[in-house]
Amino acid sequence: MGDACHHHHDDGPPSAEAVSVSLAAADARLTAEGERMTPARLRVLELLLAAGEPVKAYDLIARFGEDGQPAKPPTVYRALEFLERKGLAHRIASISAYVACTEGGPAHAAAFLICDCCGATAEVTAPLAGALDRAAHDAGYDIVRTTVEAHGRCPACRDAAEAA
Amino acid sequence: MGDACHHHHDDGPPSAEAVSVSLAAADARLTAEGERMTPARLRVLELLLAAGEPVKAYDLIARFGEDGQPAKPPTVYRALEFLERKGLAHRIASISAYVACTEGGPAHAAAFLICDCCGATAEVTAPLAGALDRAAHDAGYDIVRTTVEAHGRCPACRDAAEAA
DNA sequence: GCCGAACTGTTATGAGATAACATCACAGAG
DNA sequence: CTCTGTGATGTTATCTCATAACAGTTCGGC
Ligand SMILES: [Zn+2]
Ligand SMILES: [Zn+2]
Ligand SMILES: [Zn+2]
Ligand SMILES: [Zn+2]
Repeated sequence: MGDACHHHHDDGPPSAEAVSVSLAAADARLTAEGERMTPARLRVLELLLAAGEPVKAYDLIARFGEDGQPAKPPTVYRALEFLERKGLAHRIASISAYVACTEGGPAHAAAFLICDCCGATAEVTAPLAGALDRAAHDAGYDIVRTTVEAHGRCPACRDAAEAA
Repeated sequence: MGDACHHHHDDGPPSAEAVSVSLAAADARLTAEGERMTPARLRVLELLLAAGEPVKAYDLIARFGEDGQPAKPPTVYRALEFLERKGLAHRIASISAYVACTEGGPAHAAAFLICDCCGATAEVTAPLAGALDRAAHDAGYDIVRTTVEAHGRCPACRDAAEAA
């Protein structure tokens, strides 16, 4: 996923158990809300959780079938739309990728720190909601949703670059 | 460009003279800096300035030739890359569109307020660099560039909605 | 004039996303 | 229990967005 250096000093993708737990929790929560957590939706969420980092839609499509059979694009895009609507996943527009939400809870404003070197991302809770809302109010805009994505280098890649 | 209502209560695209003036200023500035403001780059900037709102790349491609002849995609994408690098234009990732910079000056962090109804956008000068940089620093990230895009309704569309 | 770097032209293709329509599952009404 | 409407899926095709690759050109510096 990186372009300059391609370290994969992952904090490690989550363990299978951790994925199961998150998946079950999401399933329980949304089912309780009267939503239908269908197999396709669960599968896409499972793939996102297991990746632990942003994933391209067509990678999800390729990995969808347990047996290696790809899904049809609309299957995955529909699931992503649902997950995003429910706050379980986010689209990262600047890299056209999708990531499981690490904050849980219902739909919310999110901001991302993205390493251009290794692809690692960190979701941070809207650090600029205040400033942005103020700017929007001054301009007379009503804001519904925000895209906040900061690109740069994660700590590991920064250290690796300094060492060189 | 809107999807719900498609008002085009433009603040009016800039007058031809205003476009010429901006274009000449950009030309003079970059030429003074030793950059090559070639016909293709000037033409794309002219189209962006004349639009006065975000434009899709393939719309630029279609409008490129004075006589209605479209350009080849790389021609326009290369010009856009140059203009963005020089701070004369911005890519708005959440809508895959490009817009002339309204702040002038060299490359800079920008933030946008985007009306989902009519497509109007306002570029606001990052009052957010502070908050975001702080969050990034806390997480150990070095930030190089940011994407900040707020979606909602412009004043005109909000008023129109309230009247209904 | 020669050279290298930057820019352009052109062809082709890769990557991302959605339209359209038929079909299916399911909960609530009658 | 069956009808019925809404939401979810399956499937095909297509559309939009963006770039790879390579040949040819321009232009300033030597
Ligand atoms: Zn989140
Ligand atoms: Zn990194
Ligand atoms: Zn700007
Ligand atoms: Zn509007």
